Amino acid sequence: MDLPAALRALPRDRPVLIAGPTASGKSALALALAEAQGGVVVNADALQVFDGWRILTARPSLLDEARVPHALYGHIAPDAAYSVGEWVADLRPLVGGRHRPIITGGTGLYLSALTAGLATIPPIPPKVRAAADSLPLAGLLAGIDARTRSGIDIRNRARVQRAWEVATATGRSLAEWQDATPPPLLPLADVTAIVLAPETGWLDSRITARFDAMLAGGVLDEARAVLPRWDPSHLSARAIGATELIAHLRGRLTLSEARDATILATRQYAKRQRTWFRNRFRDWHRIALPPESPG
RNA sequence: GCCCGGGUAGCUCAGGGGUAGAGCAGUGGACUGAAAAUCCUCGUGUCGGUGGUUCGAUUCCGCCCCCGGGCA
Repeated sequence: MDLPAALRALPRDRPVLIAGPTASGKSALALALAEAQGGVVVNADALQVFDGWRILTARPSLLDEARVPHALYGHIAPDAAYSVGEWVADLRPLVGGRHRPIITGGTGLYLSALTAGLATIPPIPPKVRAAADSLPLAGLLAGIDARTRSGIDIRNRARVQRAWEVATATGRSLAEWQDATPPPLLPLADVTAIVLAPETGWLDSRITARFDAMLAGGVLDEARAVLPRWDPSHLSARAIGATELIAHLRGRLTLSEARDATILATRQYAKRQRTWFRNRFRDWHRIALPPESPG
């Protein structure tokens, strides 16, 4: 792909961050940039870190990976746990290394943790997680201090449970941990931060076309390979379309139904991404898509 | 052609003489370790058309149009 004019004159020594909703063309842009200027393409996507659903999660192809160095793609086993904290830790050695990192992905939380910092909270022991899983919302709320509670959406179980787990596992409140957040690994001022801003209808078409290309490219074979060890509780099972494709292989959905459901879920995901980027990445350099055709 | 159902929000449908809701879709938003996750907000649309009854019709009646199904 051609490099947008605005990017040709980028300083070559600074790390680059490329955000954008799913199917907006981040990977292709990162690849083009790495080929033009050098650098290592680093994944900032919560699902592409897992081995297994390579086609479904739209990871760069083997061919792409042969052209320029790539990092943090598929380096986690499909049944393993993972989190933002581990991702930031995995990324640390790549910053200031031989190759300038071109960090690209659609997980807003990951990119925000990078540029805004992340509290250094220790991992939650499985026992605490299990205890939390079995508590009702009210029970979790009862174990959270007032200050933390006022800072989270108490109707959102995921938020409440996280706060409870941190308090229970560490003896220190989530709010206190966050007060002690260290400086970010890559402050916005030290990077070139780009966010792709595609027009919705254009992106929707690309989402559909991309899933059809996945079907043509063997995503059903990929699903068949996963089927024997399929476990919906694995984080890697959250790849959009995984549940749908497995359901199809088990005869619970027609291929057409699985396709429609996957495309719909992908559009909804893209909308959430747009909201995050629009409101949290205001200071990033925006590239509107599709590009205006010359002439 | 006749008989029965239906025609209400983008879709599927509920409702019913005082100008209308639900689910889904969509929108906007939140989000510091499960984030491709999780959660919150937002519902005016010639109630198919047209005449009539009525203080008032989307609701009742007539006719017409369209979509199912049945009978010929």
